[in-house]
Amino acid sequence: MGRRKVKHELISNESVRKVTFRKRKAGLLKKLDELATLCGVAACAIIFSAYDDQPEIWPSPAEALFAFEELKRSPSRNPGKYMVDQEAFLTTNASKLNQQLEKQRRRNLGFELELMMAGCTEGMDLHDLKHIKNPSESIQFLEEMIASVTSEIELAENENND
Amino acid sequence: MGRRKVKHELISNESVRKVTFRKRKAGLLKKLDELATLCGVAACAIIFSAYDDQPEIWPSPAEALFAFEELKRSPSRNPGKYMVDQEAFLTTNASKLNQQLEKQRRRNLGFELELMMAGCTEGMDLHDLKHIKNPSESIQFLEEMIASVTSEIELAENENND
DNA sequence: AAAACTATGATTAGCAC
DNA sequence: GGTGCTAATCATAGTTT
Repeated sequence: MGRRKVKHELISNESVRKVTFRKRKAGLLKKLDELATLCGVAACAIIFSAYDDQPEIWPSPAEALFAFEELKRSPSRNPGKYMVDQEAFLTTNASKLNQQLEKQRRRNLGFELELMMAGCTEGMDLHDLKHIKNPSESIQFLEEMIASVTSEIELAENENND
Repeated sequence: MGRRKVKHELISNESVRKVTFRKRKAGLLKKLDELATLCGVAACAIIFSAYDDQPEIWPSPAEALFAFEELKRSPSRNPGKYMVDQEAFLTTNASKLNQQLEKQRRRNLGFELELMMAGCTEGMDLHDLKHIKNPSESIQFLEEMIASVTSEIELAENENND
């Protein structure tokens, strides 16, 4: 999409590759934001690279959760604006989605493995599953996050009722 | 990128929104594929919508894992071609990434919650954490997947050595 | 080596079927 | 409802600062 057509293969020149990465990453995240906003869907992307010292995660887990709660509650906050539309979107296929929960959780577990592989490029044995068998510490973090998000939601609701 | 400029907000017309979603989702996944290939990075996207009965996950967890192993091994399979480049990429920041593993696992756990929220839009209580506290079934699936991927890798190596 | 520019290829909004 | 088209906008490869 520039002065020339580019072959679908690793860019050999390192500095060109780095510049291309920054440009395209920004473009991709913009597109993802547009897709989520225009179409009212939840979307997430994670990009690992040696160029960034942190993996790029969009949006952050906490933001994603809060945004999702926002979307679920938005009809009552913006009366008249897309109300029917939003409610129709949210109730469609709800039971079907419930049935798919287990399938999704399996995929996610596979995804967790992918995360770990990316994080442990050199040092990790493919057969070593000790890390994912003991998620108890993370549960505490999760509960804290939920408490934080919940209080934010309650705060917003109280403001609305005043 | 069309006949008109579009406002950054939910598309109110449902059929237009659906068409836009399909078009843009395809475009986004293509971009993600290009970013991963051109820049040699691991990237992943997940998109939830009522339009697809399954969440769109790119690439699949198994493919992602295998692709990562491929990348790690590619220097010896493609002698001379980007060898130094690839190895430099893979060894850079390896220890830093290792230190970040726990942080990544926390983020991922948050992400798992997001998955569940998306799957249980209507029925799930925000405080109900029973599901994520019992991941034992998924572990079995994970081990099966790893065994499958490992055998594929070994097969490929044996073919190389013959 | 990062930021700005710009020519050009890629994406897609609205329409036609 | 989907698929295909094409005008119009967008993203970005190569270039310049």
